[in-house]
Amino acid sequence: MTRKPAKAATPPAARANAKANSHAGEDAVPASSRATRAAERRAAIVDAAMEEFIARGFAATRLDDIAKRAGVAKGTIYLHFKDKESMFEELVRTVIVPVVTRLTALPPPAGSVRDLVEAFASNFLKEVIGTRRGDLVRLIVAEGPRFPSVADFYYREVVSRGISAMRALIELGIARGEIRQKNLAHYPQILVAPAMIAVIWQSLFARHAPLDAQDMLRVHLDLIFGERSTT
Amino acid sequence: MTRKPAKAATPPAARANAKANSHAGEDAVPASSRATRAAERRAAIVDAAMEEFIARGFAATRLDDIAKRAGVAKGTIYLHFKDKESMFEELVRTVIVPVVTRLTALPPPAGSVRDLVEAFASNFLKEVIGTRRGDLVRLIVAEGPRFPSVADFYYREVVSRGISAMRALIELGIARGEIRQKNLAHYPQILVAPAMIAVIWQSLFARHAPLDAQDMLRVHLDLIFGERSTT
Amino acid sequence: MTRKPAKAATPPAARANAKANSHAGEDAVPASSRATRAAERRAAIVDAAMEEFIARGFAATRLDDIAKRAGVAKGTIYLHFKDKESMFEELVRTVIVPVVTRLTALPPPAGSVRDLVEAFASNFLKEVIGTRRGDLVRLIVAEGPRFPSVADFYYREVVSRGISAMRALIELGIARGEIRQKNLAHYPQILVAPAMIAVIWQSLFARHAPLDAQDMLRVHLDLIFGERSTT
Amino acid sequence: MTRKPAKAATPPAARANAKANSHAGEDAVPASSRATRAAERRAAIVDAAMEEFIARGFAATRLDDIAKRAGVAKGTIYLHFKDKESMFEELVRTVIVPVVTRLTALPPPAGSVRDLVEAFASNFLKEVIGTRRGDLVRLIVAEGPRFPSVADFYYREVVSRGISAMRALIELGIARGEIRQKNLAHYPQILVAPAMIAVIWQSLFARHAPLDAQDMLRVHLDLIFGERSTT
DNA sequence: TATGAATGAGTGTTCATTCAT
DNA sequence: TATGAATGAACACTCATTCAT
Repeated sequence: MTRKPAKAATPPAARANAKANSHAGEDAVPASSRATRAAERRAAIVDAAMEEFIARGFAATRLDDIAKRAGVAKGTIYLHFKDKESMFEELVRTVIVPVVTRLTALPPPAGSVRDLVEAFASNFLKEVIGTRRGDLVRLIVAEGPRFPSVADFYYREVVSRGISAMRALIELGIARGEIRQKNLAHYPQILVAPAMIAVIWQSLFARHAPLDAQDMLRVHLDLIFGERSTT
Repeated sequence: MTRKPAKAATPPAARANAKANSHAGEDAVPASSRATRAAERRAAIVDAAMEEFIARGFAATRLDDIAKRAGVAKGTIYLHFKDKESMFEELVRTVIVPVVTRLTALPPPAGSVRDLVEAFASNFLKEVIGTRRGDLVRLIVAEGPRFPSVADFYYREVVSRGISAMRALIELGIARGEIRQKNLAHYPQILVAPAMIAVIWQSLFARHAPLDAQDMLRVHLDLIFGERSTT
Repeated sequence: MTRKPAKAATPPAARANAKANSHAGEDAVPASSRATRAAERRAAIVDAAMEEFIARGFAATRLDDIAKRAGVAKGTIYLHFKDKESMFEELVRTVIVPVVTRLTALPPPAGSVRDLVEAFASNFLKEVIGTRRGDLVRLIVAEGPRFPSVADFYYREVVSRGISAMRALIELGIARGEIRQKNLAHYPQILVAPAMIAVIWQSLFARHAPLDAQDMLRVHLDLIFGERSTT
Repeated sequence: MTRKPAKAATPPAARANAKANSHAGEDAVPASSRATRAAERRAAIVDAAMEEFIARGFAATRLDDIAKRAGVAKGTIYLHFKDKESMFEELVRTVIVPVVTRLTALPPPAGSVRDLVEAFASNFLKEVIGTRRGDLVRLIVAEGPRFPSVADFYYREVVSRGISAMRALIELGIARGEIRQKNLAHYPQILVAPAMIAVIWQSLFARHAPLDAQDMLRVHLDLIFGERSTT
């Protein structure tokens, strides 16, 4: 087990500038008030922490590395988070919430149920599978047992909501005659299972055998809704 | 985050006895040769290590706790394993191999493909889901990225084999007309996905909402093979 | 070992008001000039620092707590003191000097030597024993070895002067026949010893066993001057 | 404030040898069993810790320095003590108890009360004043408020016992007519005050003005018992 | 002048690994 | 072979001090 902060996608210094610049076209830090700066720093810490936690897991991540990657001093982390544990917990919340928000902002329920589900899957594909957010899911699976509060939060905010939404869709599909298998409504997990598998696969086995997640999800939907005649 | 070695499957007391005996009968090791004793110790260490690694993850597990749980001295571990990392790696091999062996020892290919798959699923249910072995799968998902060699091993010995076997079954099912959906053969992952989800669910969310894995798998097979006429 | 700033004599709220006011009345500082304000701030810092140093000792005291208690920002302390060490040193001077001044302002040398000594003891009782100043003495005893300059200062300004004054009184008492024991003049420490013990006792053991310092000092003086016939 | 481990009276290496040698005249470590070695190490740690705590106080003492001075690794300290605080507390107990034992082993109560008191004072002079033990008393005065358990222990084991013993002696003296001042029995502190002052003086002001503690105590006893006719 | 966010050296504590017994 | 005391590198967290505002 080597111990390098791993390649930072964006070097700290560069990123500070990037952030500052993103506000104004100047070189100075004109438009950023005290509060803004603080928020930026916090965001930088959250980003860095996510990278490191994903790469090494909670216990093996060093705050030193997070600080270095975020381009702040070690002490600065403690201005934003009580300790390593609560940083991890808040981090998960911070990152998960907007994803959930975006995913649950379903497109207008026009068209067939299959269209709805496909829209959702497409969103999921873009927003989660193969992204940092996907890795975060794997991280939660990994650390869940040691962070009951995280597992609870994840179950409450993501899993149970997702299950409910899926069940609603399935029932709609059954009512409309798009789905034959009535029992499916009891196990919405079946509907999402391949998507979850895709997430984990990309994290673990992408380099052994790439997986065309989009196509796989299509095949799975064919299984549930019947193969599309045209397409 | 608490820090207790958790209930030891084999109480340390056992070890006290062992000691006492070796003392009483001079040097004699009645029913077990030197080599056997060594193998027993190694097995005890492997068991203890698995418990601890599953409960805390690699980085957070203390060798002290493993030793205590195994009923050996800390130094003894180093007589069997080079270091913590290789212990983890060997441990995974040691535990995974017999499971794979047992799972791949499929019953004679009599009967329908669905029967074959169901036999397999039933085995998997009994041997993996909700067991220590299931937790081990979660552990591999968790630690995989930090242990490429483990991920490699797991992919080679379990995943790729499993995928191949599933693909063969699917193709057989298609050939025999039991499975309609031809594309399924491209993504055997779909066949296993609910089983994997069940494994993870039991590890993480069983206490939030219990999952009847067996029934879920049945529904899933209905989806693939069509609902059973009689049941 | 707990870590609470302890009850602040002057609540931080005071400071909020101060701020609010300075805001309301533009820049005006009604009843106190700039310089006065600065002096007040300095005094607040000294008071707060004394409380904290007495409660925790030099090393364990946090400037943060001093600032909070004084109702100023941490940086403000550095406008008045070079660093923590010199703050401690100046603090001792600042607090000690007026006490010495008041104590040495002996009442007119009328009456017997015993009356003089009693007046002095009475003063000491009121000004030192069981007060913050008494705790400061204990603090000096505690930190003396690590702050030679403080020990030096204390010896020079308090101890040696006190010893001289006591010796003078003793010699006067011997000359006037009030004190029998001639050798006492060699060890004026004996005269003050019970007073010092009282100071320390109140700091450390008051809650185990209260001590009537006044009565003890009276008994001690009886020992030196002989018991009072009347009274 | 400089930060040097201060001069170790006996350098670590030398001392380990000395200890080992004290057992046999050889160079090896023949006579020291595992347990003996452990006890020696613990003693070395206690000694080193006492030096450092006395020199710097609790908070400012670094475990690194204690370890270095004791000639052990930092981790070794934690084999003997739970943490810094309990090390300090146990240290005080460890050092105080034998002193109390020796001091309370009074010589046979033959002769006058004054003889008894003088014997006691002489013991105290030899065992405490101007020794490490004396410094320890100052340390307790210094840290008492932050270590209630230490203050409690000290009060219980040393102060209250000492006060009782002194009171008994005083009452005996009064009964035998050696002591005139009856009230003295209410304040045995007066009897010990100069001894305590001597302890503190040696710690703080010895270099400013040396104090002949023995002579001072003699003068003080003269005050209480009357001057000795012959001397 | 006053602030308090930011810094980073410093320290108590843990724990994988070694090795004398 | 087995032990567990000893080691010391590593790491989370603190806090005196600085400095942009």
